[in-house]
Amino acid sequence: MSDPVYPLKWVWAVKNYDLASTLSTGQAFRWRLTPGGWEGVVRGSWVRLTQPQPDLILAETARPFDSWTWLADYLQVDVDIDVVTRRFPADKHLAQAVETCRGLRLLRQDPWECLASFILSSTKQIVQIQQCVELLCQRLGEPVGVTAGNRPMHAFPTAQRVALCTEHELRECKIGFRAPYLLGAARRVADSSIDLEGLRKLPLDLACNELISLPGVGRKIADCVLLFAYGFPTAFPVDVWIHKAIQQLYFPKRRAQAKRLQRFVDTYFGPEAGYAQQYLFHYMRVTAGRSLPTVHPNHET
DNA sequence: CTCCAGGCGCCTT
DNA sequence: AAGGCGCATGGA
Repeated sequence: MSDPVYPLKWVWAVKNYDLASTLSTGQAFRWRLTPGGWEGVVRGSWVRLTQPQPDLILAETARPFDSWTWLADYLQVDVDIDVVTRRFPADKHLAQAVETCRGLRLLRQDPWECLASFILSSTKQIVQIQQCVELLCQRLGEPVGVTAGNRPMHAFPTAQRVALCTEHELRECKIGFRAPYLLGAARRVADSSIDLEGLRKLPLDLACNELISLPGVGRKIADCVLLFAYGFPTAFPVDVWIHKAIQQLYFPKRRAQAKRLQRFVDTYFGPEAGYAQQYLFHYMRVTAGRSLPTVHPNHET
């Protein structure tokens, strides 16, 4: 047998990249830690990622690729995180967050998968979101090739596929009252009444308004998609954790009204506000002591 | 057993 | 404009 023409493995040299925290902090929901590494599906392809040493990220796929830019883009391996964090406002809270969460990155996800996942996220814990997303993929996603001995996996279902479902079918994925929201959003995407690719060319506020026009999408979920999928650098999702962080760290004396708090985050954090948000979010969660990823056995769920 | 979770939509003031 | 409430489901 001869070697494949194109490689099944690829490696990047990285600096200040913490793969584990990046994949497990609730920006993407399909990564699972197995004894062999982090397994997930990116752009319809199965991937296993490991970080054998701090300055290397190793990728393994089930089929060969002649170009790996799709994965380099997803992982944002070319971002110099020190340049990013140096543009944060110089305050002790952010400095502490950067110190505590060194190597945390933002991914660059598929817009539909990101949008649909965060529509499912409201009043759910991250573990539950992961379970619902996985169920959705198993029931509606196309099977993807995996390497021998690994459990079968499915792509994230397309908007077109979700749009064909009944609300009842979606509720069987345990998404509860979010089912009509997901279905409505999928139909808007499937019938082209919203153009997710077209949002890349819009200014932030217009893209935000487009997303908010979808059912089940408010300011917070829109900002998540703008940051995690489109890479708008100043999108700043304000969820309960961030709200608590801003309140405690920046308004310790008095209770900040929602309007004032929104104005603060829109002006204070500067050109890399999105990264600042991610550092504060993760910092709050690790100091509150919850989100430690656990090894998942490499067979039945 | 209760409580609450990376919110949103709708209904009151 | 701003605040309260219900919504499914299942961890903690």
